[in-house]
Amino acid sequence: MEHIIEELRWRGLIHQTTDEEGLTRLLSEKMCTVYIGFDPTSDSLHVGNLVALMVLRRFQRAGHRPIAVVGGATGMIGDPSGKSEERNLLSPETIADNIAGIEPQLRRFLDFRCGGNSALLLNNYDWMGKFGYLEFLRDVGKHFPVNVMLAKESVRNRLERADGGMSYTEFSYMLLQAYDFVYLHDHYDCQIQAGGSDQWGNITAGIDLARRLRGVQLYGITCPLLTRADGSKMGKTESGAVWLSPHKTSPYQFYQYWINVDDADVGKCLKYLTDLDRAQIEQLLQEHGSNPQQRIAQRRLATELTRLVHGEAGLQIAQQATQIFFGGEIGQLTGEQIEAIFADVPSTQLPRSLLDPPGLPVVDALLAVGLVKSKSEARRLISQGGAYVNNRMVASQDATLGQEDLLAGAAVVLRAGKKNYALLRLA
RNA sequence: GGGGGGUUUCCCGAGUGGUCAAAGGGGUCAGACUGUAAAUCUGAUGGCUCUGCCUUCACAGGUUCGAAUCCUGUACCCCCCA
Repeated sequence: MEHIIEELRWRGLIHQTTDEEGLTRLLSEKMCTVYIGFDPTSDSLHVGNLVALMVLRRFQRAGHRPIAVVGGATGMIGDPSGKSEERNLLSPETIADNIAGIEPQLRRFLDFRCGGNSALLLNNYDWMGKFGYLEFLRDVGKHFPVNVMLAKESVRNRLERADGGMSYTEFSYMLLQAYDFVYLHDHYDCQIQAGGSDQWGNITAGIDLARRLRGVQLYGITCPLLTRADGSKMGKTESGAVWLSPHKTSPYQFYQYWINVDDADVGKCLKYLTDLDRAQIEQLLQEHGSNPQQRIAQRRLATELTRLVHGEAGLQIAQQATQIFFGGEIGQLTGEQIEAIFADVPSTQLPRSLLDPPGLPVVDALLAVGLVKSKSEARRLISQGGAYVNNRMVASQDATLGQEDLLAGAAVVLRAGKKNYALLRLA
């Protein structure tokens, strides 16, 4: 087994470490406990969190114990790191809901039942919540020189902005996260904190605090952000972030996001985000390079990640949907499969009796599901060869739908152009 | 307060009595090409009970066989003079 640090290094996952030599030694001496915090700012994690999730997973696979901390307490304050403006406070109820959404997602990446290095899932509200303000100021605040805090990038950036400034609340955020590290050290023997590169300031604050309070040496490691070759952040589409929750981003959309990753970025994604080892990735990239149009690397990336995030069943649906949405025959699908595959597609319900002879004109059906704005537009579409029923081109403007067009006895798939789908349910 | 110019279909913009559902461009949609990319090319782009019919050119009224185009009034916008 390769040393975890070497592994992370070849994958490009090390942005900075506080003491690489010491860290490497520590990690080879014994089972270590590593923690990463996750902000409950939404009810789902997103693609931007994947790097951190995979880093924890890698630590666990290398025999160490991962702790995922959800920020029930810190989320109430708001981490100013990387944010250009003061954030709105989330209500305690929202945070509780968000944590409930995030927890099961974290569980997919880590093993919670594997003996000594089983993962832990903790909520920092459990220890921060009962801290009194005066105690906190005396026990924690006293150890933070304001001049050092002011020098932190997360603070400085904000203060330098013309429209800048930040509240005392956000200013004190780093004390909370710093204390988390100390707490985890005290109670779980946690010596390492990992995080995105924007967490450097918060991590080092924790290390400093531990040194002052306990006289111990803790370690920090940050990972690069997942960016594209052009420098933009990954995980964003025109329609917003790519989420891990199937309710916010369907398995199909998730799968497609990775299929569409640029050639220039696919190697990095494989290294950052999959369990594939070095030999596998290198071979994959080589195969891909000699035959890029097949998108071998992207397919594998999408497969690995969709399976990890949505499970085998989610992957199946995503792949079936891909086949269908890219011209494949809509074969014998069950009603359930149709529901899952067309989950993203707008649907309209009409009475089933419309399919009785003489049938429902396709023109009317296209209008009813909203694929066209008028019947004229529908006729135009058909005459240009852009209208499809169950993925078969509609040949005539006079075509009608009958009972025989029903899929699984319940629905008809209509399509305008290459990728505009709508589901017509007949009940 | 006086004088002049303007308001066109999703946007810009032509059109000054019939050949106008209205040039051209943009956008959008479809097709071809392609690696589910970009670019390019082709076609379409008010509605309908569609070889025809109906409704659109700021709004209301009028002239005329016939108006986006002429006249009157109303609203809004721009410019010049005081």
